[in-house]
Amino acid sequence: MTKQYKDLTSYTEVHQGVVALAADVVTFTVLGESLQVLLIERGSQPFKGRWAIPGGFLRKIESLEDTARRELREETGVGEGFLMTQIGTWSDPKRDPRGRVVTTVFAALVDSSELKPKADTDAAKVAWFPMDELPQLAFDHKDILSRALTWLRRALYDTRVADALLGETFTLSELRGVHEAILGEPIDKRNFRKRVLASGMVKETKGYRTGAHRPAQLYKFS
Amino acid sequence: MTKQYKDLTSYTEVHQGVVALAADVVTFTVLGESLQVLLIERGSQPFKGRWAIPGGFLRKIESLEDTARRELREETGVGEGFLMTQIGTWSDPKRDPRGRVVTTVFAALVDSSELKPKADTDAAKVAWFPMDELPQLAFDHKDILSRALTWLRRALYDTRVADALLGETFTLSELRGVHEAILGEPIDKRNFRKRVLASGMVKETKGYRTGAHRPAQLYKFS
DNA sequence: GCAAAAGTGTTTAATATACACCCATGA
DNA sequence: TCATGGGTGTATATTAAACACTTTTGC
Repeated sequence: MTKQYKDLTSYTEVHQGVVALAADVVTFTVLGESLQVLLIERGSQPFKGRWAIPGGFLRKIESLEDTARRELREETGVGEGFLMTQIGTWSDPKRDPRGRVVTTVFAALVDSSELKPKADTDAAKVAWFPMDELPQLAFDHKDILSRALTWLRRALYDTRVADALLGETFTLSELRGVHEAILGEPIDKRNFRKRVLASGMVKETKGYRTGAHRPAQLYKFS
Repeated sequence: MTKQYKDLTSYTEVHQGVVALAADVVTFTVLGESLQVLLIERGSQPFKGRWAIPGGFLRKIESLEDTARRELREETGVGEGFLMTQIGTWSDPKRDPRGRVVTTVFAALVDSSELKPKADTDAAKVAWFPMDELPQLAFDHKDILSRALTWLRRALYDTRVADALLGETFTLSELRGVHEAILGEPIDKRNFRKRVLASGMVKETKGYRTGAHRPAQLYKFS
């Protein structure tokens, strides 16, 4: 890995100029029938007034995963029990007009029932947007969101994806709703039930969700 | 992305200490029946005498993709026509004892017939190793290779993977050999042929490969 | 009793797997 | 002529997809 440099001091001589290393967090949740993503409105230039993926800079003694976790907690108040996965690193020298910013992007999945929609602190507005009604985005964040969505759809069949978006127990309709929101298309009720039960990824509980209509049996991930 | 910092200058005040940004390239090729990876022997501490994934540091006006491409060319002499994909970024603060090195890892696939196994320049030994007979590795490179192999196996059904590992034309046995080398298990000859022809990813040419035995028809990617 | 969501099976199509022998060539 | 890799087909199992009506509850 270090053919040209005997140590990191000689590296700094070659590498003039600041490179800032950031972690951005694409936070997804499913609200009703809609896949939503958390964005913040930029209060200053560049891209003032546009919306951006929340993120922050790497600190000296943390990994990028730590940075992302810390950012997510600051933005959403969500502490544990979420799923966080690295999506990729964006490093185009011109992606940030202020200077060199290399960003590693993470996708986080949070259970909407656990959300305390953080008050808009220090002049930064925070809001959820449906993935199919995104506002004007800052930087290359449109591209990043597109890649994050691709990742999410591919990853759907990992048990943990829907697990992270639902509470401890859930009805099969709720689980199907999560899949539909992510894929953006309807799924046959009977085939879905068959598939998900045959896979063994969920097991039934004794509970029922009562509501306006016929009660639905509750399941949990196994 | 920049809630806490008005500009990158204020970032540098917080972010004391050097963070070096590198791109490492896991270069795969298939030689005969074996999946091979390119490694270099470290000539200095730390991990002197162990083998490492080739890589280099990000330069001021290039992207990490550019860095990786440049490194691959320097190590293998391979210029165009290879496949390069980002695998992930490793950022554990303790992963390099010399200081803070964050590495974005790429996987590259090169056609073994195009290789000019670069002479061991400036005291650095370069060698191909079969993935199932790896030497002692430096840093966290064992983990990185493991993840790269996982990526490669998942990505196999993208046409481009085998495309990058073979020449312009190839026999179906050669194509199957690539799949077997990557998956590490035998594949039924007839089923493979059926599947690959039905998928439309290859089409036949008029050429034949003659050798010691019955000539084999040549195919190319479509 | 009616509106609304829960729950339930069968048929058909597509895809994947297992498996063995003859063919064409160079040496 | 023989050793070697090239080339071929069928039967079975598994998986995916299409599709409509009855049940249970709250109001």
